[in-house]
Amino acid sequence: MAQEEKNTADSALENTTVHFQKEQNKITIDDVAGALGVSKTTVSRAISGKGRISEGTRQRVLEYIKKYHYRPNVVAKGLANSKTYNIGWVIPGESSVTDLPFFQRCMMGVSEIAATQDYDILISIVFEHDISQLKRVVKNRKVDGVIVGRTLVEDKSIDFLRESDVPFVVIGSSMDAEVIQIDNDHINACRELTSILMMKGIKRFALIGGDTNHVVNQTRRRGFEMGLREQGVAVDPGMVYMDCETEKTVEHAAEECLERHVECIMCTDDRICQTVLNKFSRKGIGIPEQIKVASFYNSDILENYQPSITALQYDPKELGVVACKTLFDYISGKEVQKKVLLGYEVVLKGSTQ
Amino acid sequence: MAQEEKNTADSALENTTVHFQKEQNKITIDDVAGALGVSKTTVSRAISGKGRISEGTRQRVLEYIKKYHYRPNVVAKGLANSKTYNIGWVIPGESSVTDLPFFQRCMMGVSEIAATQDYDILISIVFEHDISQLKRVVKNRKVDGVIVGRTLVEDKSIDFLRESDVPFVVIGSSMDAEVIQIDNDHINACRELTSILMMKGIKRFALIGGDTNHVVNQTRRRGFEMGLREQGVAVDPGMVYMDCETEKTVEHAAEECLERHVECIMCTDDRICQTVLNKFSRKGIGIPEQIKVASFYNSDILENYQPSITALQYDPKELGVVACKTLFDYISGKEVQKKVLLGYEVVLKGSTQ
DNA sequence: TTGAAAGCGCTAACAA
DNA sequence: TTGTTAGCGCTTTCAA
Repeated sequence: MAQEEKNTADSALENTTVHFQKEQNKITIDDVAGALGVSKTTVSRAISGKGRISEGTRQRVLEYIKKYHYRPNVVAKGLANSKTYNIGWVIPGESSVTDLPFFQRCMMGVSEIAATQDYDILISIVFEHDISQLKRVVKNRKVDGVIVGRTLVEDKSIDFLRESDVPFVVIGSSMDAEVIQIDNDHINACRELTSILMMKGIKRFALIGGDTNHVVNQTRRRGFEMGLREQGVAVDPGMVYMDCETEKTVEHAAEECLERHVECIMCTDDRICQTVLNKFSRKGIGIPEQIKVASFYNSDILENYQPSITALQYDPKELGVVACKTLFDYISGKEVQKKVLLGYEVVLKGSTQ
Repeated sequence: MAQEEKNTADSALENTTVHFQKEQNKITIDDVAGALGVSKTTVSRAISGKGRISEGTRQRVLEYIKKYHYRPNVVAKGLANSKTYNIGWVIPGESSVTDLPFFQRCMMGVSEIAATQDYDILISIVFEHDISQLKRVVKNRKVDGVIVGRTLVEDKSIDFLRESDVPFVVIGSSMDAEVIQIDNDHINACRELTSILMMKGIKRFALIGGDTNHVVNQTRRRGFEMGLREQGVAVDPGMVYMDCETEKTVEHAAEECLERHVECIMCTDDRICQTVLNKFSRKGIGIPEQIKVASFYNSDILENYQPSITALQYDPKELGVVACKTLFDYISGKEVQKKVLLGYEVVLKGSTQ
C-alpha cells in the first residue's frame, strides 16, 4: 500500500532538478562608510546610538542605510562583543512528551520576548540519557544563555549546565537550590483543588500519577497529599498510584480504584486522565455518577469529553515569557529571584459534580 | 481562584536572589598554537584536515586539544568562511496548528540531520499575515538556509524567501514551480484510499475539508475527486464541504451528511475527523453501522476511538530528514530534485467496515 | 611541511 | 564630533 513515487500532475516537477549558486551582493559597514565619506566608527555609532555623533551625520547615515537596505551582520557584531544573540531552548525528545502542546506554547512565549531583544532561539532536543545536542550547542558557544523546558529529578541537562559557564534558567522546579526556576505553583494548585473537592463532600480519593522522575509529578503528589491532610484526612499510600507511564498501568490503576470504591480519581496530567476516561467510557462507567475524575493539568486533549472535566489550568506561554525575561535579566547581571511561581486556575466542571 | 505566590516549602527560595558574573576562561586557537610552539595555521590544519601537515605535528596538536578541551569558536569560524552553521525552521504560530505534533516530529528529523553537519536549528514563528520573525532571521544573516514547515496558497514566507538570496526548501507542496518541495504523495494517497473504499461497495461519499488556503487541503480534495472519477463516479460539488475551520462548520457539515444519507465521510485531517466523531458520539450515531468515517491524516488524536479509524498514515519525521538533506545538498551546490514525494500507508480499520 | 599576514564585518578604546 | 587602530577567533592565500 505504500509507494515512493507515481505519476501525478506534479510528475513534471519531480523530474526537474535545480542547483544553487551563491551571489552575495551584501553591503558592509565599510561600503556605507566609503560611500558617505565617513569612518565606519561613525556609521557604527549612528546605528547603535552609542557614543557622541552630530545629529546631522547621524541622519545622513540612517538615510543611506534605509535607502540601500543595509543591515549590520549580526554574527560579526557578535564576534566583536562576545555575544551570539541566540538563546538555547531545550526540549525533551521522547515522543510521548514532545507531542504535548505545552512546549510549543512555552516556546511561543520565549520567542516573543527574545525577538524584542533581537535574539533568536536555537533548539536542542535532549533525551533522558542523551544530552549531546545540548552539549554541542553550549560547547560550540552558539548561545548566550539557555532555557530548559522541563525538569527531571535526575537531570543531566541541569548537571551539565551547572558545570559549564552559560547562564540558564529552567521551566519547572529543581531539587537543586542553585538553579533559577520558573514554575507554576503546582503544589498549591493541587492542594487547593483537592481541598475544594473534599469540602464538597468527597472523601475517598485516589491519585494516578506519571513518571516520578519528572519533578512536576512529585510536586503534584505532594500538593494532593497536602490537600488531604489539610482537611484532616490521612494519606493512604495504597491509594496513590505513581509511575503509571503506560496505558496498561493507568488502566490497571483505574480498575483498582473502581474495585476499592474510590469516589474521585485525581490524575496527574491530561494524558493519564484521557486514558482513565476512555477506559471508563468503554466499560460503560458513568461519570460523575459512578466515579468522579479530575485532572491536575488541562489541555484540549480533555476538551471534548462529556461531561467536561474538572482540572487545573495554567498558562504555558506565560511561563516562557517569564523564563526568557528572567534569563535576560540574569545575563545582563541584574539580580533575579531564584524561584518564581506563576498562578493557576481551578476549573470545576461536570466530572466532579 | 488564581494567585501569584503563596507560602510553600519553596518559599525560602522565592525570596533569594542571584546574579551572574561572566568568567571567561575560554582557550583560543592562539593559546593552543602558543603552547605548542606552532602557528595557528598549523593548528587550524590539524583540526580541519585541510592542507598538508605532518602526521607528527597533527597528532601533537590533536592530543593537546583533547587534553585541554579546546573547541574552536564556531561563530568566528563562521565569520571567516561566511557560514552560520544554522538553518532556519519556519513554523506557523496559529495555536490550532502549532499544537499538532506534526511540526515537532518534522523538526526531530531536521534536527537529527542538521546535527550530523554540526548545524543547529533556529526557530522562526510566522503567522499568515506576519512573517516578521522570519524576515529578521534572514536579514540578520543568521542562517545558511531555511526549511518552511507548511505551505499556503498565498504564502508570504515563500514570497519573501524567493526574493531574498537564502536557499530554502518547503515541506508541503507549492503552486510555485521554482520552489524545492518535499511532500508526501497526498494526491495518490487520497485517491487510493477513496478508490479502495469504493471497491468495497461504498457509493455515496462526502468530503469535509479544512482551510483551502492550505495547499495540502487542496491536494487532498483533488485526490479524493480523482478517486471518485477513477471508479466512474461523477463528483457532486454539493458533497464537498471545504473551509470548515471551526467546530461549528464541521458539525454542520456532518449533520448535513447525515440528512443526505451519505455512506462515508472523508475528513481532510484528524482534527476534523475528531470533531465529526464526537458529534456523532453525542448524537448516538453508530459508526460504521449508520455512517462510515475515514481520515486523510492519522495521529494519536484518533488513537482512542471505538471503533478505530481508517486513515492515511505518513511519517512526519522522515519529511524533516529528507527536507534537511535536500537543503544541505542544495546549499553545497549539488543538483537536487525540485519535488520529492514521500510514501504513505493506507490503514483500513473498523470505522469503514 | 610550516608560517606570516590579510581578511571575514563589526565594536570600542584612545586620539585628534 | 570624528577617525585611527587594534582586536573578536578563525580561515586561507602566498611565501618560505
